[in-house]
Amino acid sequence: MEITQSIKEAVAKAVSELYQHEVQESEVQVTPTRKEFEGDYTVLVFPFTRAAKKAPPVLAEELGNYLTENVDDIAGFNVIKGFLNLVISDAYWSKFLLSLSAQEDYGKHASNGKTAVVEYSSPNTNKPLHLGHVRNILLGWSMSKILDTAGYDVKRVQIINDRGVHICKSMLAWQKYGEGNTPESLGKKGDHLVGEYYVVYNNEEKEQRAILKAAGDENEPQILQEAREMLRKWEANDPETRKLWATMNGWVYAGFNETYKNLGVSFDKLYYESETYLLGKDMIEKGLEKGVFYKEEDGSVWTDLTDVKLDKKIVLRSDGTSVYVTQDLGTAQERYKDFQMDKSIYVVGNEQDHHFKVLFEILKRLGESYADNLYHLSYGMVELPSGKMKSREGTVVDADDLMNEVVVVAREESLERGDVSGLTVESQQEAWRRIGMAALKFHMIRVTPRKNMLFDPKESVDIQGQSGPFVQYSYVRTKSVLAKAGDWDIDISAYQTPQPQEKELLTIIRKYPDTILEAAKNYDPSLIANYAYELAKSYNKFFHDIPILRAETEAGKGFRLTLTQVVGRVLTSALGLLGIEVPERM
RNA sequence: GGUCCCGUAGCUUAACGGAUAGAGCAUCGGAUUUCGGCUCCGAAGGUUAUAGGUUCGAAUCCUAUCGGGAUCACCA
Repeated sequence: MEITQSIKEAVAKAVSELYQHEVQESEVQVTPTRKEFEGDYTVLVFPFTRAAKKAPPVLAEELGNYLTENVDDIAGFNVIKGFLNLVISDAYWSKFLLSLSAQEDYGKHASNGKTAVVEYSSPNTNKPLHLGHVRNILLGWSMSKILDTAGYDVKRVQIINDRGVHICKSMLAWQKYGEGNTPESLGKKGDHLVGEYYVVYNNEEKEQRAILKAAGDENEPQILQEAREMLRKWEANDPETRKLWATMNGWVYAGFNETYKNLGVSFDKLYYESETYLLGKDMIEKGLEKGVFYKEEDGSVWTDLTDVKLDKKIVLRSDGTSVYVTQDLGTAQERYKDFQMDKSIYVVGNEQDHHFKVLFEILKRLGESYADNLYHLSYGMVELPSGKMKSREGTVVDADDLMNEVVVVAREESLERGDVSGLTVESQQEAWRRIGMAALKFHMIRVTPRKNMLFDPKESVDIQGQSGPFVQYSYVRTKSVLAKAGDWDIDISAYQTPQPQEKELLTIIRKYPDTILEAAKNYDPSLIANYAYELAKSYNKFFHDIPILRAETEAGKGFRLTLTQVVGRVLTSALGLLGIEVPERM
């Protein structure tokens, strides 16, 4: 059995037998012993002092004796204050390594029979994707991979905001000033083209507004009235408007798909707001009957959430049309019909914290069965060294530009100091792409989602230190060593002198499955990024300090090669959870 | 104004309520006739915003204060 599990069970049993007090295994805290102390694993005895009625050091001593006698691989112990440091037998490590090497998909948890839906990206179709979307997309994709590896059946979805007056604005500008230009005629990505006309519209509106203001005219700008008129036509199914709308959205989707492909992400189902914006109204009826909502004199429908500090919220306008939450009520229900998921995760920025609190609260009051299984994976804003991104001021970082840039830098660095000799031109380019994307992805995922993050373009392409390429480099090293070793078939059980560096590596590797579960439970991909870095760092030290191919004994060589192989596998897997691919050389 | 989130080294950041707060960048100084130097080792750098409280133990929990951000639309 796996060592920390054995320790936990034994401690629980010991407390029960020695002090007649029942404790759950899960209450026993076992952590790797800190480097400055002797031992491999540490048990915290503080939680049991009350039950045992003993001082921590005495209790630790008694538990230490019990564990040494009753658990096979515990060779000894020492006590420092209330910390019981256990020394694991030398024989344990090669046994453990052997069991690891037998598991090709180490870290992958068996199916738990549950379905999880992850919604992410969910852009508007009037402008290209930018840095903020990149954080969203990377978090969403990584979260979906983590849940998948933790045993869920994962569905990836997004809801595309493809209607509304903002969409009409770029349509209108293209109609007026587009001169029939298309992505093909200009050789431009469709989302960028449409985004440009959105800017054209905004400039025009601003100009008209200034003229009106100067003349003391309080009317709305002409062009805004035209945009509103276009939306009315769209809603009335005017064929010409619908056709233009379909065409321009088509351009945008083609552009988005290219960006998604470059980011290495995909979706199982797309929801379009144009098809869902009328949903949710039936739920209003139900809510009125249940007393969740009430009607004002003007016919508008509200819900009063002041008892949970969420104020009052309108859910149906006086003209009977629905608002944002109403649609989301409907889409939540729609999604449940589609997937009967056990868990639903919305990856959306923290500016919508309030909205999701309201949404979840209403669903709960409506008595929806899935209401308790919804989670808003809220993430902080991405800031630039120059300040905030503002689309109106042109300080946005475009997603496509960013990806290009990062690959260019990777190539430059690689040509300067890397080793891609022996690769075909295509393989070189592929390697550079993987390295550049690794730098970008790792840099964005390593920060705890909840926090605002500073995105420094210079640091995002860093290949040293706490970076994606650093981890990739460790992987490439494992490949290189294994290639040099050729075929080997060595019995490693005779290796009984594990070095501290080897034990440390194995201790870190042992944490991998737990780390995945923790990341899934906390909805936090940054845990995986930090884990991957820790493992890579530890392998680099091992590699530096200890000869592998020139090991003192044959068993030692086999042990270290096996260890190298396992490290390579875990690094590949962990990076995979971040959406990062490993290169063969770099 | 109400509500929510954040505040850790010069900068970017980590730490299930657990030992002397851990890394990276930048700075300074070292290591290679041996498996890939995009590596490794070391130095310096911290009153965890401030003041109280809770307890065996607090960056973490509670209260207040100060900073920063978000949000509180018959927009989405």
